[in-house]
Amino acid sequence: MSRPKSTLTIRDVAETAGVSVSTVSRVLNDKDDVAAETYEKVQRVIADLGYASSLAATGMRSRRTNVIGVLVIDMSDPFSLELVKGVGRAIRNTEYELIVYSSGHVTSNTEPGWERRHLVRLNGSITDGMIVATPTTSDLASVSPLVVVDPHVNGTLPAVSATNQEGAIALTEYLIALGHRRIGFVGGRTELLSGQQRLHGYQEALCRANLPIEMELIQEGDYTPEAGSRCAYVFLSLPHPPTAIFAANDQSALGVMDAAKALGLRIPEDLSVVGFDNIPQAAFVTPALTTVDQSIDEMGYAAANMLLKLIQGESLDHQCHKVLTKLIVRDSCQPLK
Amino acid sequence: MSRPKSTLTIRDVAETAGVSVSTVSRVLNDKDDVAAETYEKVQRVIADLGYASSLAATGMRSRRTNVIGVLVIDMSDPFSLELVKGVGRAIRNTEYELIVYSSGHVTSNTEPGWERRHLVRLNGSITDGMIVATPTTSDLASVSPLVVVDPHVNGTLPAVSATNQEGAIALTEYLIALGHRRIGFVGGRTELLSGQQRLHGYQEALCRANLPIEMELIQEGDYTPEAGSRCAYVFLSLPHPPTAIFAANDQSALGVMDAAKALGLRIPEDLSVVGFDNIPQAAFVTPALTTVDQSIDEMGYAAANMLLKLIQGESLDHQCHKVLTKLIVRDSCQPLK
DNA sequence: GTGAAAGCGCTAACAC
DNA sequence: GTGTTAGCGCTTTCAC
Repeated sequence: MSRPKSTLTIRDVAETAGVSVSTVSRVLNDKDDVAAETYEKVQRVIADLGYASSLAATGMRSRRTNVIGVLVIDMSDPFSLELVKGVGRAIRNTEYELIVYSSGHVTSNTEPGWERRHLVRLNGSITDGMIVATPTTSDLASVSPLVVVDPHVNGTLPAVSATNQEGAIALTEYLIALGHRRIGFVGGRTELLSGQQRLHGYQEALCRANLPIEMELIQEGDYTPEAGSRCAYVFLSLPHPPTAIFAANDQSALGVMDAAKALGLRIPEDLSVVGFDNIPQAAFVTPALTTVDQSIDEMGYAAANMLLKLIQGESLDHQCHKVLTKLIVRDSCQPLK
Repeated sequence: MSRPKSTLTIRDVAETAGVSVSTVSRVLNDKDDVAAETYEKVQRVIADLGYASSLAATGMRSRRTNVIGVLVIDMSDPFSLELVKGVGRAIRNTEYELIVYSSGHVTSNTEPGWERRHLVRLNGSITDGMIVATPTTSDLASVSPLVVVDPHVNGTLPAVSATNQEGAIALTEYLIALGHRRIGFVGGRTELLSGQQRLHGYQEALCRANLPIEMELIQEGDYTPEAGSRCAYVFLSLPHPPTAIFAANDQSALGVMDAAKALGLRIPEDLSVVGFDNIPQAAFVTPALTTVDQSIDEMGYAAANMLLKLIQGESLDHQCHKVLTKLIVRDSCQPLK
């Protein structure tokens, strides 16, 4: 149990054990054509020295590292963290290791195609496969398997998404059933399928109820609290303001609630608020918020399981796994008198 | 903008641009001895082809990758996620990239020294430096800089920890001030400094108040809800049960509250509960819980900044950064009559 | 059953 | 200012 002074290589192990590097490599990779005695000896030296193979070297030379990767745009983003949590859960008790990757360099993240460049850096060398969160380009390709979560468009890649439109319909119909006729919609990221589908769901529900779709009640957002606040201010300064607001996700819903309170409105007495995209913690952050729960954690779990299947050469049951949304009614809404 | 068929190498770029691989390498690494014209041409080819250098190859060959790593035991663990969030925040707008690494293979994680082996696989090749969360061995060494968070012991490595003892004293004294004399202590991971210091703080506060330290009121835990429940059951079936319980972290506190409720106790009427180690979300999960807030997120942020300094060859202000705990009083406690 | 040697994609001397 | 070349640590034929 000596501590590694400088980097320990396979060569050090080989010399200490008195064998060749190829023998050590065979032991490392559990090849069966090694004498039991030699195997034991090498294993002992590995343990003694505290050797572990360099992921970089292994990845470069061989096609298999037993590492799967998750590519996210920002590690401090709640969606990313929740997704990672689900992937971590799926990886548990498997032989796989997990790498989550993101870049701090914001300008490179806002330019289209950042995913592809980061992907190339990892996949096929360090990782055996990757999960890409909210890709904004469909131009993704990779030597190793790929699964996308909440993609840009319905592409050909294996994907995981939620029943966004159905959820948005449920949420809107809930408000309509309460008697609301003017419902403000705070949009999500319009470059993502999820953002588009939630808008469509909202519009679809209005259509079904024979209610007009009014442009002044639809604002573009981006899944942030700031967008929620901004849109809420716009809606609430309208000559004829909405009686309810549908936020495209819980982050935006928080912003909506903040803005409403800042304007002296009480929720739900003066304004009903619902939100999509609920992550477990948000249920507590906004305990009063009626939401459609999308279970991002479950999306990560599903994506990881799809990826593991692909890596192991199995075929997928569904090319696109749909995570079901479910309406969670709390006391943030009130029947309209 | 063609899509990469198979893996694109520096060689492909060189051939397409009609230059040598070393020229491409020079462009990639922004060396200044490249003709402006050549530089332009190569950059264009790189963009056209959508080339990005293999992290594995770069890491193996050069000492610098601009990637920092975080090593955690489990990606689905709340502590890890919260820590990652802080690191992500610190990395933002820097040129660094971030890799979070964990292994799903549980047996390898429970055996001592897992950190060292995982560390070796990444550091000095793929990453320029690493942050290790809750290492359970002090036998860590690495060619590249290392920062530990909530370590095993007070070692020589640059570290980030919280004012655990002070926090535990504050929390215990708060209960004592309310008149509580029998306070159950649900311990944390005793192999971590944080677990030991919280216990010491609890004992210290009792000492200062001239209260006896009773072994039947101290149970070992491990920062899980299950441990909290288990300990609570033990305490509450005592002939002379405690009137308050101090849980070593919020996860355990949740377990304590569950157990108490299952036994038909009301909180805080029948039992006062306090907890340490509050993560922001937990404040909402247990809105009724009086806690000491340790801001794990802030620990990650501090650790990342220390690591960046080390990588850039700057010296540290403090070898061990202390994140301050602060008492957050809510309604989970009641004065003892 | 084991060793020697080629080479993965890249960088850093060293030539020119 | 640019090309040639020797490895980084590892896996994998191919000999023996």
